[in-house]
Amino acid sequence: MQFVVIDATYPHYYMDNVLSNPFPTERSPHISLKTEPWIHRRRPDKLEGQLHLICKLRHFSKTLFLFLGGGSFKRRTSLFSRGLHVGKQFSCPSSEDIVFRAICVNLRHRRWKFLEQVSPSLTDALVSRVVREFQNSPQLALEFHNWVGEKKGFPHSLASCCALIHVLVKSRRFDDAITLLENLMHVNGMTPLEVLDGLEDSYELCDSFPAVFDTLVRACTQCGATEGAYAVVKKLRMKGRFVTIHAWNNFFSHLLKLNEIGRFWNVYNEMVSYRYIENVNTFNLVIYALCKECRILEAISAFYRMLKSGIWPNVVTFNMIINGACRMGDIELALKLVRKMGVMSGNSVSLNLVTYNSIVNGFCKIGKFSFVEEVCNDMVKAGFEPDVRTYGTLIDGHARKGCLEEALRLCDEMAERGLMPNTVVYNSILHWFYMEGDLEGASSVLADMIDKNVCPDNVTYSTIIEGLCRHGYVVQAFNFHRQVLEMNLIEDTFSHNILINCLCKSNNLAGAMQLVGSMFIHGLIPDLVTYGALIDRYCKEGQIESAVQIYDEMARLEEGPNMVIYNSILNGLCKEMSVDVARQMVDSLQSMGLSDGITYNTLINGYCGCGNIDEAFALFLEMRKVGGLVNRVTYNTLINFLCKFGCIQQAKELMKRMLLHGLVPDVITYTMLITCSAKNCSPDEVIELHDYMVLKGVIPDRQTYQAIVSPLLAEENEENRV
DNA sequence: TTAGGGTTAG
Repeated sequence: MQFVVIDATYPHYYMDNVLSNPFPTERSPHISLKTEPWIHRRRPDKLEGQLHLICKLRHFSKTLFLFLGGGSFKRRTSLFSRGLHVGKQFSCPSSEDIVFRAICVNLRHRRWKFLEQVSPSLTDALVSRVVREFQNSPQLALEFHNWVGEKKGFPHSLASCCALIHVLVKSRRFDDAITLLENLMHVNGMTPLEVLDGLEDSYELCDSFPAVFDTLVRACTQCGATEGAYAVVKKLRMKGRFVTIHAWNNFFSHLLKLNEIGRFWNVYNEMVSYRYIENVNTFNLVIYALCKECRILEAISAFYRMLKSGIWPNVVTFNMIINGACRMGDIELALKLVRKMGVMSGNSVSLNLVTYNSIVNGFCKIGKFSFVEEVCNDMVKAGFEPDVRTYGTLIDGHARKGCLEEALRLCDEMAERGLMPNTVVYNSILHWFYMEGDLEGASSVLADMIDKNVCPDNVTYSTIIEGLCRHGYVVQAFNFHRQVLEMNLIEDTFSHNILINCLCKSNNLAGAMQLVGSMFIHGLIPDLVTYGALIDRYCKEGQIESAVQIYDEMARLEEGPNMVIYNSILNGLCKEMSVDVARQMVDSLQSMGLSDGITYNTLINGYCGCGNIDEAFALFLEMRKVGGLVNRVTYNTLINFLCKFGCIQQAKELMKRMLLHGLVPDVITYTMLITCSAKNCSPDEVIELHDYMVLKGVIPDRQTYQAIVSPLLAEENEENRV
């Protein structure tokens, strides 16, 4: 049985407490209502004035004395006691208690004017206590905390912030809690572990939930504190506390966004070793990681493992695999998954806009625009209107194919539909204008972007820098880069990498190394692309030792080499006439499952370079046996070699085999064969070769055609006329 | 938690 226990020394507090909050709170469970009509009638009218007085005097002990000695006190005590049982013991409240209670009463009614008066007496402990008191009114707790910090310039302590974070998390106001946590780390300069200590110190007192630690991990990943997030997880584990699977998922997702896939697998295996139960998000992230690594079949295996674990897939699961397949160019697989989505999910999942956009992107990237149209029609029929992303994909697809006019028409169309082109759309158009060599067009795109208040981003800057370098405006590119760098607008490595590559291409390795230094100065860590460009140049210069030095430096910074770097080194070995060493390297790479089409092509090129045609063709056969490795570059390398040695018949035969394998020769094949046949064959044979290739769908190289074929055709026409 | 744009190798 509960009683209304009124501390006789503070009738005003209990009166107000009961009146404004008739239900007992967790913090004051000993107070409950028994005789409310009586209390209502007995509420003294002048209590607010008395409290006002207390605050004004500030000297609480004296005030307390005066108050206790007040003439009406004894009478009231006797009146109060009539309807009450008295609790077992009373303790004399401290001056802090008085202020605390006064704040609570007035805060509940948002009497900020009163709180202004009490503010000089605020202490860290008091603020934390008030925040905890209002755990069931998180909005008030937050308003009070903000008021303390903003209006009064009272510096928040870690303890009061943590108290509020606990309150916010308990009421599921995660975004507010994250904002506070981010402020602690960014504004107050605290480390995630210091914040963790603060949260742990107040955990029991605030009767908090483990979700508070998950929120800290989320705050860390959200503000880019990757190491901090991991340190929090580790420290909690050491102390026997655990973050939930949600926090792990958040950390995994963060790693994948950073493209740190190697680390993702390490941390994932660590989590599995702790015997966490994975949920659908965890499986989705595993599938996402596999797709990022182009391990689509393993992603599908993970999907079945997920079903076996009794976890049901959702549309995100499918979209990740479908998009992965599309990005790899395996549109057939993507479409198969789309068709089987229903069966594979027990008819619980159907396509959404993301699925359609992925398929549209897949078809755009392989240039199949008739299918793109079909997909878009299906999409609208299914009730999904194209969004900015759909248009962005279509615009980039058409521009990539060389149809900038169509891309610009689509820009107009999307604007007419009320969808404004964003930075991504502008960047794409800008990039393809530069690729087409239309620098004026690129400038007008930039002018339009500024005119329409579309904010440029790091992609815009690197596109401009690359565009300028590509067309020989290297000085302008460097000047522009310097300007944006001085304005602290550069946040990623792209623009530095582009300039480093530009310097490497012009064999200015000293300049490239200087730029690497500039990266460090600006807080940018050189990445695999940076090292790749340097290693490639050193290899091409025959300075294998310097390349190895860079490689070691890269390994020291814990960056594992990728296929680009392996292939650059391989190319360096081939150029150094160390083809045997190169072959050994390929064997080692193969044994580690690390070889791709470019590895083989590089080695074939190496064999051709040293005249070892037998080995080159043996490798070609090996590639065909493995399957999926032979491409246009393989044929072009071999055709180039045959042409150099005047073996035009064999070169033509190889071109025909290329066609038989479904590979259409490109401008390089055309140029090599026409140039070689012009030297070794009759004019009729050259024209015949040209006609044959054009009939087979080869697009002739304009310069070669004008220089060789066109004059021969003119001659032939002349002869016919004679 | 998933979809569009920019950098390195043959």
